[in-house]
Amino acid sequence: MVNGRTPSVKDVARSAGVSLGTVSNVMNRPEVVSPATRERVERAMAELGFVRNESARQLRAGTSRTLAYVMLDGTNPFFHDVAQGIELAAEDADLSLFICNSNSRAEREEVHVDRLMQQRVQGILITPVNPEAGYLAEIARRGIPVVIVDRVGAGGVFCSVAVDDVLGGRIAVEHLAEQGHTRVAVVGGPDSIGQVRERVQGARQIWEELGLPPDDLIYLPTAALTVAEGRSAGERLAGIPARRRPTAAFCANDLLALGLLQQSIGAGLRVPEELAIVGFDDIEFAAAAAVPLTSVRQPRQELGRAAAQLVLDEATNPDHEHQQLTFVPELVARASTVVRSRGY
Amino acid sequence: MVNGRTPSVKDVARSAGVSLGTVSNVMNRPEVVSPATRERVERAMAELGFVRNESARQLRAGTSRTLAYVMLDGTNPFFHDVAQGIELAAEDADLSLFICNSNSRAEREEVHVDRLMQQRVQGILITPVNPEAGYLAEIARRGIPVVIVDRVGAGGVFCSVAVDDVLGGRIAVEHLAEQGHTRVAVVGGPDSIGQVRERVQGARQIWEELGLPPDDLIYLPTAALTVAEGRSAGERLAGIPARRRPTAAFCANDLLALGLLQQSIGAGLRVPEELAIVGFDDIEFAAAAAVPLTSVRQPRQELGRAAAQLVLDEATNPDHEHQQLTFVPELVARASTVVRSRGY
DNA sequence: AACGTTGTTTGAAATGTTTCATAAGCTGTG
DNA sequence: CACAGCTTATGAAACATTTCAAACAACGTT
Repeated sequence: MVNGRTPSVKDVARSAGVSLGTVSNVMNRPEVVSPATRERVERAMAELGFVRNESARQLRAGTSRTLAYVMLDGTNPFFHDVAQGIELAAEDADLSLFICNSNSRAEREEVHVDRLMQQRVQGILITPVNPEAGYLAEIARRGIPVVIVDRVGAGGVFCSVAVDDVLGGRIAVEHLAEQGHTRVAVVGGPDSIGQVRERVQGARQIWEELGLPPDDLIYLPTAALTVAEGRSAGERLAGIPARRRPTAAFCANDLLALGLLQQSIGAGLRVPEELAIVGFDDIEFAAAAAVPLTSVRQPRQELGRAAAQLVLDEATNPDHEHQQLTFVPELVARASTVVRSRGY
Repeated sequence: MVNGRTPSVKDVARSAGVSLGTVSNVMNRPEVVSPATRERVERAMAELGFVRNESARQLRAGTSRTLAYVMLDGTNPFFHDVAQGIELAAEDADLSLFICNSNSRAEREEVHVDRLMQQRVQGILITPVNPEAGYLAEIARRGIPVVIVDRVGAGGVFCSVAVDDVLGGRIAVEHLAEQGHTRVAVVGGPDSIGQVRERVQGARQIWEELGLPPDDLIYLPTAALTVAEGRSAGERLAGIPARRRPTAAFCANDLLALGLLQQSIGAGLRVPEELAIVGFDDIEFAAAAAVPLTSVRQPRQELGRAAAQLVLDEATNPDHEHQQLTFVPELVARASTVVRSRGY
């Protein structure tokens, strides 16, 4: 430390008896400097406790070393798994990952994105509150790579990585139908969330194709995708007269399903005999529930990893083309829908 | 956009017909510039799509606008709740929060911290793999505010915020003893994790004070604090001959407890009648488990918030004094230990 | 002895802001 | 009209790096 100030390359140069440029070379192109001087410079750095100033580096070099992910809901483990996938890809590319959380608030999201642009991050991965928001396209047009995660971007101005949510809804309900259920509840909401709309839509589609009466697919709206809302849906479900009551429920995500599961068991229902439950996402806690939860699996880490690769391609490859990647979801059948637990 | 390059203050100044300094004033001291010119400058900014370059700002101003949290384990919701608390405090102080994840790997942690120092973040909050690691003290000595979260920092060179883990272990086991259990398993590990050591120590302490035979407190070591390890502990527990088998278990965290709970129920045990279970942390999923989990609550968000406040104080208050804040944990009794569910 | 080659080091310019001392315009006062 | 006192605007310096053309040194070839 040089009299309180944190030491700069200049201090290192003086202390090692070389020029500024040489110190820079030691950091960025060590192969061009002779072993002897390199040694000397490195010793000086260690001695002074030199820490390179990233702001100055970035300002001059014009390139940052960070990626950013703006996640939609920090309370949902699903997004952390996605983030983990991004982190792994970032680590491979020797970049840092800046994780922000919009908590489903559009204003907060915009504040975060704004700051990220000021930081000149290499690219922005985002699960937006509203993928149609014009300002996202605006950013992409400015030349900053943007990848939409878990939603399909509007108008092809950016890359996106998502799972086919309609298909997910289909296979969930098809599975329930196969188990012999003819009255099924669909639990999810609010409607403003695109994922919810599509999953519900998939459920309706297959229900119709199977020739089942539309009135026997009962939609139970929720105010959010949380465990608490799942419990509340359970109470409403219990309130339906036994004759009309569904024997199975498809929940728009696992948090809802876990809430519903808990409420039902607490109320003395046997799962799956009296109520079968399917969730969506297949978060880790799904398998760990007391009655392991059948769920529609999304390749969570894979989603993140793929998104990171797209953003990196866009950032570095001059003839990058925008892509809309769609992954295929997959049903993971567990005890919450299958009566005799086969080998689980 | 100015011929491909992203526009700078200089471009804005030219376009608005004012000097560099005036543009800067519009951004930083709007009150000193006349409404008319301010208007003109702002219009020019919007027109060109100007985005302030944070690197340059930081380089010149010498002060960054970000805080960082290096979390220990991204798969544990506990840390996300802590992060959420930090985020809220950061938002209040108009700072960004940079979240990193060491995944319990010391090398990765060091890489992250190194980068954060290069970024000149205002302060580093960290739940370290090893709180004794010399390099942390080294950083603090350099004048960068460091706050240890969920552990007590060594040697008083930094602030720390933690919960009294020994006390937590005590109240958990005391609760089990009160319920009449006289053979109790303590599930946790690895021993390298300080939190685990102290919780186990608390359990042993109170067991001895209650005058119960040491051999009836059975330690079941685990390789990690995960759901899977909890399940495996459950299998080992089941393998103990019935006469010697514990009737209750205290798990060093909720993930273990959830795994143990699931395994036990799956194996046909009734909880809490045949096996009572207490966890630690009181994560959200604890309450949502099929048999709601009794747990030792840590004030998770509060922990984060307090840590952020300490780091900010250290960063801004010249006569800051290091503090070791300790929060008191609290038992939340639920159905996994209490036979008749009183009002839950 | 002159020359080219190769490997190493240097010095100055450039990056986009903020800051601060100074200048320029006004307005009202003696 | 001169001058003080404001309010606003300006221009240059400073921040810590990287980059790159140019200088230098050492050495073997012709």
